Amino acid sequence: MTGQEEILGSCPVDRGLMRVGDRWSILILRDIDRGLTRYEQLRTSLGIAPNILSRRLAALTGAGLIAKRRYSERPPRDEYLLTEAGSDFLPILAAIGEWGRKYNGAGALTRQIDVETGKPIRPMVIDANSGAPIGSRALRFEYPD
Amino acid sequence: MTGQEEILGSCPVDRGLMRVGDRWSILILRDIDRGLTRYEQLRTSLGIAPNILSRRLAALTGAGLIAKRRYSERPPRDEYLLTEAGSDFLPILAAIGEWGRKYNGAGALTRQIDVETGKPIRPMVIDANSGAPIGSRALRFEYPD
DNA sequence: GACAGTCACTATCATTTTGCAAGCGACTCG
DNA sequence: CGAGTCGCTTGCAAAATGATAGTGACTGTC
Repeated sequence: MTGQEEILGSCPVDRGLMRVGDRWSILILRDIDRGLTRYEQLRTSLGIAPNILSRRLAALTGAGLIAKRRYSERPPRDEYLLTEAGSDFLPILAAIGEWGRKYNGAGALTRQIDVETGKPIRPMVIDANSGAPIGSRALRFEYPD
Repeated sequence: MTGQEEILGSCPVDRGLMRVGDRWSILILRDIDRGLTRYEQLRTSLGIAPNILSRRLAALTGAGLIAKRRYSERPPRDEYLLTEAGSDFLPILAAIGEWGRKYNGAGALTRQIDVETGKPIRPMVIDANSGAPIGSRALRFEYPD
């Protein structure tokens, strides 16, 4: 996956996965969100090979999820920050994490705490129209054409 | 990714991705949800090579997201159905789809319609504790140890 | 009962992607 | 000047993926 061209189907899930459909990309987004924005931080945190990290960062940049920003001119140093599209993906990470906790949650796990209430969050996907959790009501697929 | 052993970290996102962290797996779940439960249906719908499909199905089965069920003894025919863990992953698919629609949504796309209201769903991740959308409030990471 | 056809695969092999290890350029600090 | 850090690139081996062909268990049809 170069993060570039691909034949576009009519499935929005596919469209989403085109841009973040691999494991490293998602873990990179997670780490950037945790504040690990620099190359070396990402590399050591993820234990990823440098060439792979470079490629993933380039792909994510090309896909518009992250952007490179120079935070120091001398010495020249860059960091990677989430774009709006990248930030918008974070709730999905939270949902994946919740699922991982439920089905593979042995041992102590990292949590995200709501700063205001001090309580751990419990991410859940709902339909903004009905307010009902996705999965609780019957759905039907509607195809274009 | 064999879907089998891997060193467990403390990150629930990682735990989740261990089991579904590749593109085909996710698209397979989507298709099974759409009712394409049989090998040939999946193969033609996805345009995936048969060996790859077999491997993915085995991995998803091993990871407990789908289960093989014989729906005909003679001729011997199997289908793949979502387990509870697999069904529980579907809301995440919906969220990914919504993101894909927003950021890569050119052209006509498939939608999911709430059968009861007849309106397209708008998936959104909220914190079940506060009711607030994830992303709208400050969060802090809490690490074990 | 021989023969084409479907379904659900497996086997083989080329291509692609991933990953390890080493190195490199631009600097800073001592 | 020399060692050290950061942010990479290059070269090569290993692993995963994908195209193609083939196989076994049937069914349904002359």
